[in-house]
Amino acid sequence: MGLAAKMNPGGRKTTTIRDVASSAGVSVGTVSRSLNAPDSVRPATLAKVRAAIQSLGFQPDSRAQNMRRRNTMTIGFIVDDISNPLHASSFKAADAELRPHGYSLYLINTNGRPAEEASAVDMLQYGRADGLIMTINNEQDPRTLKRLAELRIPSVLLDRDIQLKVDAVLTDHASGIMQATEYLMDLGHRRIAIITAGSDIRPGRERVRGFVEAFTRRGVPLPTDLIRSQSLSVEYGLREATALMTSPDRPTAIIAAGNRILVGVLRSFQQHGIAVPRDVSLIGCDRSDVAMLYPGPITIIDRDVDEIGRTAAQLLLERLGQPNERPAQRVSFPTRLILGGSCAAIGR
Amino acid sequence: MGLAAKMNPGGRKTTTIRDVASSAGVSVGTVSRSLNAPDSVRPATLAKVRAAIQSLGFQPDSRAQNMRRRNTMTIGFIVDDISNPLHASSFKAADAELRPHGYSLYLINTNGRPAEEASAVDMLQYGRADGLIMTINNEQDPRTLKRLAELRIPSVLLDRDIQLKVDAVLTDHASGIMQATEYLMDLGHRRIAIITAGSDIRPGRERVRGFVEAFTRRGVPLPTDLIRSQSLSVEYGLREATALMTSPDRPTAIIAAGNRILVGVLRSFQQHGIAVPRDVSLIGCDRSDVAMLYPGPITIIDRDVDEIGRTAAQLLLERLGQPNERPAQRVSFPTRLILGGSCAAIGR
DNA sequence: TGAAGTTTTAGAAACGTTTCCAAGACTAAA
DNA sequence: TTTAGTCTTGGAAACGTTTCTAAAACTTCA
Repeated sequence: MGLAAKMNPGGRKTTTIRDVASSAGVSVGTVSRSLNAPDSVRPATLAKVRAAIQSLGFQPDSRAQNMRRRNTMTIGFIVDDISNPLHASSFKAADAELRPHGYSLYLINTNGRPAEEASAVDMLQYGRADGLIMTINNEQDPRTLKRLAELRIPSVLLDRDIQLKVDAVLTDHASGIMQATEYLMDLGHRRIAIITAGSDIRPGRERVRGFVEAFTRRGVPLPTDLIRSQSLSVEYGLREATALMTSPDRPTAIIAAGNRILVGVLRSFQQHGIAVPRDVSLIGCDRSDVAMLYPGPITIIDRDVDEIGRTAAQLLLERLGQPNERPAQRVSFPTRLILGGSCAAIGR
Repeated sequence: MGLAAKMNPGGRKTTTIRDVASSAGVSVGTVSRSLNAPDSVRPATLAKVRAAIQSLGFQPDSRAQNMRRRNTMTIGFIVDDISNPLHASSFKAADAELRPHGYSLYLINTNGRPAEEASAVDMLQYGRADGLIMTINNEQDPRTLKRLAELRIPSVLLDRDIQLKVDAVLTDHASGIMQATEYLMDLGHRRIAIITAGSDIRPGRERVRGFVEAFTRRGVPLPTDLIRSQSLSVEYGLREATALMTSPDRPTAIIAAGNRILVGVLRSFQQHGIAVPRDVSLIGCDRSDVAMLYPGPITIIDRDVDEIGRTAAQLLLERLGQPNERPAQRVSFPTRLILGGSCAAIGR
C-alpha cells in the first residue's frame, strides 16, 4: 500500500483526504463531497469512499477546514472569572444553545485585566472565532473599546452597556434593587447600606440608581454614607461590610448587590460573629449555593442567568446567519425578589 | 492604491500578508520573517514592513497559521461541569501556567455525557488543540477509552485512572477519608456514613477504600449499610442524605465525599430541619464558599486544587516540548483535614 | 440507437500563511 | 578592484481542505 502518509509530531501517521482518494480510487473532490454533501455522490461511489475512510481511520483536519471555509464554528466567550458561578451558568446555557448549531464555545478567562481582555479579543477575532460573547470589565477602558469598535466578527455583551452599536443582554438591576430596598423599608429599616460595583459598569450604575430611586419615592432621606459602590469582588464586600458594621452609626440592613460581594460580606460576618438577621438584615444577589444553603436562607434578588446566556447565543446566531446590518439589539430581563429568612422587622 | 483587498462576511476588507508585501515593496517571505524572526531582516526593511503593517492594520490570520504551522497553540480542557468550582479553579490554574508559554485553553463542558465527551476529544484532536487536559466521567466508557488509546496529541487526566499510558494528576483520597473517619471515631462516632462517587471513577474507589481501611485499622465493624457510593451529583447527595437521616438506625456522622454531594446533603438538611452538628456531624470535601461560610464552618478534607491544575499544565508542557516517548507519569497530591465546627463528640 | 438532458466525477485553483532554496546584495580581506 | 564569504531577500512550494469548471457518465425519450 503506497500510502503517502507522513508522521505527525506524536510519531503517528497523518492521513489526508488524498490518501483516502487514492485508496478509494476516486478524486479528492469526490471524497470531500462524500463528506459534506453525500447526496451529490452516487451510492456506489459513496460506499467505496466510506470504506476507505473507515479503513484508514481518516478524520478531516479542522485547521485546513477552517482555513478554506473561512470560519471556525467557534464562539469566543470572554469573562473575568469563570469560577464565578454566574458566568459558569451563562456559559453553559450559551453552550447548550449553540452546540446544536454546530458551534463550540472558546472560553477565555481574563482575570479582569484590561490587557488580557484586549489580547483575548484580538486573538479571537483574527481567525479563531466567528463570534464573541463577553462581559467586559470596564466599560470605559480605551483598549477594549477600540477593539470592539473595529471588531471583524459579531458580538454580544453580557450585562454591559457601551456607546457602540453592539447587541447586549441586560438585567433590570434598578428595579430589582428598588424592590429590595422598599421591602426593607416596609420592615422598618431606614439605615440601609448597599455594596456594589463601581459606576464603570452598568450593574453598578443601575443598582445605585434603583437604590436612590427607592428613597426618593418613599420620601426618606438617602443615607449617602451607606452607599459603597466600587467593585464586585469578594475582597471589597469583606472590607466594606466590616467597615459598615464597625462604624458607630451602623446600618440595620445591607444589600450585598453582587454574588461575590455576598461571599465577602458573609466572610466578614463570620469573622466578627455577626448573626443574620439578629444583628443585621441581609439581601444578596443571584441564586447561588451559598445564598440558598446559608441557614435562613438568604433573601435574594434573583434573575434567570440561563435565559441570559441563551439569549446572547440566539442574538449571535441571528447575526451569524445573516451578517447584513441589523440594528443593534438590547434585550433586558427582569429580576425578582425571593424571600428567605435573612431580613427581620425592626421597631420604629 | 491597488490593494488586493477582499470583503469578509462582515463587509470589511481582509488584509493579507500579500497586501503588506506589495505596500512595503518587499516579498511575502520578508513580511513573514519580519513578524516571526525580526532579527533576520535588515533594520531598514523591517521599518518599511512595520510601517505598512501599521497603516494597513494587518494582523495575521490564525487559521492560516494553524494550517501551515501544524499547531494551534491551544489546549483542550474537558470537564463535565464548569460550574463546579473545583473545575473552575483547576482551569484557571492551568490557564495561568500555560498562557506565558503562548497557549490558550479551549474549554469543553460535556455535561457528563459520554457521547459529548467522545466528540469533544475528536473535535479537539483533529486540528483544534495541541494537547488535552481532562476529567473523564467514567473510566470504563469504551467510547472515550478507545479515543484516548488512539490519541494523536498528548494529554493529562485529572483525578482519573485508566489502564493506558497517560499522564495523570491524582489526589490521595484514601488517606484523606481515612483520616476523616478516624477523626470521627475519636469523637466517639461508630455509625458513620459516607456518600461518594461510584467505583467507575478513581475518587469513588479510593474514598471507599480509605473508609474501609479506617474501620479495619481500628478493629471496628464496618457499617456496610452506610456506604453510599454511586455518584458525585447534588441530587445523589440530597437523596442519600435524606434516606440516611430518615432511616430507623440513622448515622451519627456523615462524610459528604464530593463538593457537589455536600451541597445536596446540606439541601436535604435544610428541607428536614436537621442542624449540624446538633443532629448529625458532617465532614465535606474541598474548600468551597458553601463549606467555609456555612456557620461552623464545615470540617473539610481539603486539597490544593490550584496545584493540581498547575501540575497538569506542566506535565503537558513537558510533552509538548519534547514529544518523544517519556514514560507516563502519575503525580499524586495529599489532602489535609481542616477542622471546622461541624463535628460533635458523642457519648459512648 | 441516438440525441438531449441530467447527474456525477476528475482535476485544478484557491484559502493565507511559513519555509525552503537559490539568487542577490552586501562586507571584509587580499 | 577583485574574491570569498556572509547576510538578506525574492519567489515558489507546501500545509489539507473546499469549490469551481468542464468533461465524462449516465438517463430518458423518441
